[in-house]
Amino acid sequence: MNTFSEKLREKKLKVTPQRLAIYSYLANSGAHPTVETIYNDIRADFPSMSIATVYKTVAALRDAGLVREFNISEDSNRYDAHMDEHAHIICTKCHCIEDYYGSFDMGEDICRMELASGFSIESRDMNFYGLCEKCRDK
Amino acid sequence: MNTFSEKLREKKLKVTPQRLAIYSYLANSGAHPTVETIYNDIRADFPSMSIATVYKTVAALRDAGLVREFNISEDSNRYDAHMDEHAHIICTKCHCIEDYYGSFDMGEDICRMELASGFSIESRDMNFYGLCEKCRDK
DNA sequence: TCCTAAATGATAACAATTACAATTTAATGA
DNA sequence: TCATTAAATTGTAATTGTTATCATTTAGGA
Repeated sequence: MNTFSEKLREKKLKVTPQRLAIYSYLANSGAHPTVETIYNDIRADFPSMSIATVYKTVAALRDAGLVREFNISEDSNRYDAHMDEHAHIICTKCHCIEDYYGSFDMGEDICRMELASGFSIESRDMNFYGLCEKCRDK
Repeated sequence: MNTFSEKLREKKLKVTPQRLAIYSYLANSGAHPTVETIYNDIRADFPSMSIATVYKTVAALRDAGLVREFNISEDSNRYDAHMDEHAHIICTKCHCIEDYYGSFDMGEDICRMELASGFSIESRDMNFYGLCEKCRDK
């Protein structure tokens, strides 16, 4: 129940070289790449792969809960295989994205929000915007 | 410096009937509409308006800081003229969006994050996902 | 090894958005 | 008030990101 292949089987998804390559690429990347980027970077090792496969794979993995899909008001979606809850910090100048795994002390606030809204909250996306160190120094 | 027209002038944007209509529609809507929806709803009162104008207007207003653009992993962007900081609560079943204006007690957490990341945080997007009251009752 | 459903690859179709060029209009100042 | 000019609007074409289609290939089980 631990390896990626096992997780695929658990979800009744076949284990294919393409899926392994895409997931491995995502898992080793901290860059939150787009489909285009994934495709270009994997092409070298995998010249036969179609970009359609990349689209279908990230969608399948997203539906299986193995990757996270998000969009920061850009043209295309970004993907992230790091599923522990974490926030994204996005530079408004160079558009780099940094992960932040620290916790936020907002349990009570969420209770209040659930009470006020009638929703039962299951997950959240937290995106922070500002200038990264490099851009600020310029 | 208070009315929408004054804000436009301040940003060196011309005051046009189309801009007034689109902003007024957004300001009076709690629905976080897409360009398509804005266009369709305004068409009745404004048959000559082009959808290209709606696209350009929301982009101009977004750049001027008068509306907020966001995307919740759907096909098209959504727009919101309510600029006070607030969170969005999104139903994972019916995809309705509710605003939450309550505050979150995370000042210290953000300081810690700025320290750890080197970013200077200026704004944030908080999206919560769950089931709305209606969908949960079914 | 064979069988079958699922996955892949190539490409066409589609939908959201942007670019373009001609026309109209808001704002400025004489 | 009118003329001027830069900006905005329109309608449409082009572009881009994504999905659908379908023929071919392949993974996984019998």
